[in-house]
Amino acid sequence: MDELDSAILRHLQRDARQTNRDLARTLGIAPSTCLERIRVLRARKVIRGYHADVDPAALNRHVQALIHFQIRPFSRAIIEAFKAYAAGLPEVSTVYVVTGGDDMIVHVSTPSVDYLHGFLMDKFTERREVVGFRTSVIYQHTHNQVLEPLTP
Amino acid sequence: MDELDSAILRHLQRDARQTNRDLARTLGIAPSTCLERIRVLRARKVIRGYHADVDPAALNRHVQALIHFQIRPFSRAIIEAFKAYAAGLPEVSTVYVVTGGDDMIVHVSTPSVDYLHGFLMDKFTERREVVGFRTSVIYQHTHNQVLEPLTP
DNA sequence: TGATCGGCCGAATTTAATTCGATCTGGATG
DNA sequence: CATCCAGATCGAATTAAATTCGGCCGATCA
Repeated sequence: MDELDSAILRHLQRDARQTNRDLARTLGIAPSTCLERIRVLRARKVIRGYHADVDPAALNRHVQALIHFQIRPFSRAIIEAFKAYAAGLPEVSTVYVVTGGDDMIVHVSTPSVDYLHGFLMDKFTERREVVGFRTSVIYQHTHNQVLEPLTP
Repeated sequence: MDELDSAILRHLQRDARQTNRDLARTLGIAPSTCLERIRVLRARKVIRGYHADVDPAALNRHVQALIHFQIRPFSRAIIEAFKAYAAGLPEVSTVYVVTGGDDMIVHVSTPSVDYLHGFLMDKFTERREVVGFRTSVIYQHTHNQVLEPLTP
């Protein structure tokens, strides 16, 4: 992980579909060198994949929310099961298992507020391990696509 | 946005670097047709970009957390300013502006718990608009890379 | 100093992206 | 019901990129 690797990661986080030639030219190295570096980064699982970023609105997901769950009893099996259940719902994009007042925070995106309400009622209120949840509707969210290495 | 567009989005969300030829063959269409569909999806901003997914641990980000902020006074200008400030910090990957008990939720990733503590003390406690914040350390998080269109 | 190794380079080859004219399809219209 | 039209699709030809691989360079160590 030298400066060249960092630069490659920086550029591929920003635009994963630029050609290897362009990237190599930007970095001032040969295309074959660049290709080999990327191959190693993938083999080492530093690069986990390449994903298209799709506008949620185009997928009829106009309302997003964070749902804060309290789960009881708090055991590994229960947490794992609930996490798997939530992650399998098509409305759910991210599941966080966390410390603090809540046990799990789930990011969902739905067509409308009505849909969100029905979704929460149908999918979560009946589950025994859910002793409570709170909904935070998301007004805005900004995502930092490019993460730099941090120095300790 | 017919079924073919949805299929293209599904495949590009999963793997944005498969070749156009492979994608076309998977979908049973000509490469030129597939290319044109993708061109239109990009022009319509349905596809917003392509990003490499990099392992945070490889960037020395071993500890992640969600920070829940309460901001006062609660005005557009204050919220916007704080959002811009938070989003500009390299440790921050996502900023959510939300309804509910908290005003903003910020996803951060840092090298260690010590770093996280110092970061929070240095970057947030001194800001006047921050009247309080709570930290939820993230034990696990699963991300659903492929979002399907929802029917209302 | 000389040997060795790992990484880098660049030319050659293979493969893919892109372009564009021809063809097809489905819907509107007389 | 036949015709027309517009938009989408196709496939061959061209352009450009990915990939391979043998050789070179520079750092390291005996």
